[in-house]
Amino acid sequence: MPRLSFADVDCSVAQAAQQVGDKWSLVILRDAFTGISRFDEFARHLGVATNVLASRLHALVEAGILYRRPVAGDGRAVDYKLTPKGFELFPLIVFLLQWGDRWMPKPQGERLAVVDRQTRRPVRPVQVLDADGQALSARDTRYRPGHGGSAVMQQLPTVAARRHFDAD
Amino acid sequence: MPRLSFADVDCSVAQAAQQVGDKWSLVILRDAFTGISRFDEFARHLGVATNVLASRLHALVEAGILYRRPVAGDGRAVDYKLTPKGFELFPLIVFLLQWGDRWMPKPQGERLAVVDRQTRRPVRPVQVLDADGQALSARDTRYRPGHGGSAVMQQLPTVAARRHFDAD
DNA sequence: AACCATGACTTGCTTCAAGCAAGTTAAACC
DNA sequence: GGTTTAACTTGCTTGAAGCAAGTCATGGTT
Repeated sequence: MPRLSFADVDCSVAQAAQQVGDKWSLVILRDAFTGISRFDEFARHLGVATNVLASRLHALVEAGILYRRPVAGDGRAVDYKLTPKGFELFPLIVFLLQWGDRWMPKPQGERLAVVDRQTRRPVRPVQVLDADGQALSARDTRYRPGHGGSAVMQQLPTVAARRHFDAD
Repeated sequence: MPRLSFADVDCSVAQAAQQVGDKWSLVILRDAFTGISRFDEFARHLGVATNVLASRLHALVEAGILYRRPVAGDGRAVDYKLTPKGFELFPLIVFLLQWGDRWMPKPQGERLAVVDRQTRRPVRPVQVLDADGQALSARDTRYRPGHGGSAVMQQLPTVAARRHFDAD
């Protein structure tokens, strides 16, 4: 639970960071994508304190990323599963996995690969693509206010004007 | 600075989350991608306390995501710029921007779009693609230990075995 | 040369969240 | 009906986030 809330800040990145930008939420989501859905499973697998886990799960439910549902047939058990909003965080988790493998490799090499369920072939690196499907780096893009872009975001320097990436 | 370190945990997602998985780091990176590189610029634009900013910048430099370089010609000024490792976080920032826009839209609509610098066309949504370039959802994939995958990760339930996404 | 301004921080203090251990409650199992 | 299991909560301690103010070297101005 962060002190200063970004909730009213008019920037999508900040708002997204507010909801998923913390260590525990990210690993909870990782586990959710591997099929873990029960309080105890999360607790054991993550080694997180149960009060912290409870507060994180509540926050994720509040944010509409997970939903909480009692398990039919067992009055005690509760499932925490991904909503559509949470489900669409898949690229985020895959990206972190790939980036972590690439830049913080362990001696034994790649630890876990995401593969196509049918073909068993690894997925491509998660990238930013242009309208034609060509990969773009940060150098190849600029930011532009959308329709109704706010004053706050328009204060951002435009990338093209500063050419900061080429200026090293 | 998190209490419990994930640094020795054998999971790329956890290790990546350790380095970029917090609110301030993410918005610092967002600003870095828009060309901001100076301590004061970050401080003013983010509204972050300077001691917190200093500790975050140091952590990002420690992690090899930013590098710190005195500005030639001004003995006071220092630039914090993206290293190659940090530069490759671009898809992460773009994804958060898109996901935030999609799931937490503001009345005035899309706030900031990432466009191809040449064509001015918006980039595609960041997705997970298979080897042929087809988009995959979490349902279409499974995780497989890479060469030398560790015991820890092999404890994860396999997605295929549990069919948790279809079991709702 | 003296003065103020700027840039990049650090220090001290307060508040709140993370983390640990233990306890609670209700349902299930035996 | 006693034990186990599942999902938490409570109390307490430690540490990080946040605010305000101060430091210190450089650079620009008169």
